Amino acid sequence: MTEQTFAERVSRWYEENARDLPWRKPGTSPWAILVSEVMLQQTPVVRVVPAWEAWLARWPVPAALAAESPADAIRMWGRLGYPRRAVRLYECAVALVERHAGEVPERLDQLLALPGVGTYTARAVAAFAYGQRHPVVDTNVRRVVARAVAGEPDAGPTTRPSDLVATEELLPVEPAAAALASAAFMELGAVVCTARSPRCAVCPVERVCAWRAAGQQAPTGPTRRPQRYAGTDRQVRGLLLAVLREATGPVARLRLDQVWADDVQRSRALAALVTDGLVEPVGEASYRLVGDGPAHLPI
DNA sequence: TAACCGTGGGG
DNA sequence: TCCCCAAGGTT
Repeated sequence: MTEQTFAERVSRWYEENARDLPWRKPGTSPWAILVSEVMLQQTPVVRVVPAWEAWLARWPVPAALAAESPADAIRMWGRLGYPRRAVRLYECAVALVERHAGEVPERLDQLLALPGVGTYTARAVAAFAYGQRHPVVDTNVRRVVARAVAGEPDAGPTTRPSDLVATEELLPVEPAAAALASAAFMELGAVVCTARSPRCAVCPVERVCAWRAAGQQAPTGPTRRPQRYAGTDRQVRGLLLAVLREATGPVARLRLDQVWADDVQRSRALAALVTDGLVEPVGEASYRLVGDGPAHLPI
């Protein structure tokens, strides 16, 4: 009996222990999978689940979202964070209708050309929606590979081409098995090989883990630069957007002025929201979410 | 490339 | 309490 490969070990564990996440149900559409991947960018699974279900119930196909406005997308996004992703998803729906007959393309280069779709998301859709063989490298996979294969306590701060190569080398040849292995690597990193308190006692590759073998040296420090929030423009943007999200239609500038005392910073944040396509001025002294008005009349 | 882009929960 | 972290992308 030949020894199991790393991918086989993790895949077998995955088949027995995978979380029951709704977008993993057989028959989930490529669009639904794309939506899940965008929502999961920097937002924890538990908060994505209900938002994903509501989003797909309202917009089951790209054309349904494309027919509405960025404002609708921003409201539906709720408090998932980084609301630019909602606008990108709207733009994505428009692009799918205009360029791909309302479908999610299968080709990696076409996926990469979509708004808000980068190295990770494009490969995740190609693998999980279409069963293609691509390295799907997110923060979990980088950590798993860094530890189990390279013997390092943590991955580097950013995804590099070498990360894709290292992961690709672990994938089975057969595409469906490769896609399964990618999901399994991610799951292992999310549930067992976590950043702070890895649960090595229940790890399926504990006995072949290079990090374990090397004495499991502790992580040296934060993987990424510390992200402050309190007092930053990001906090002010969040406060402004929360007001606009709750409102229906335009909000007076005077009302927005009350969310933050510092005039300079508040104005800068509001201007940035306009630049980023989240907010637009209405008349002389009001603002609204982009497109937050009566639907366009047919020409 | 490093900084920027929200929000909330857990240790 | 505070800090870290979470299926990244864009500039």
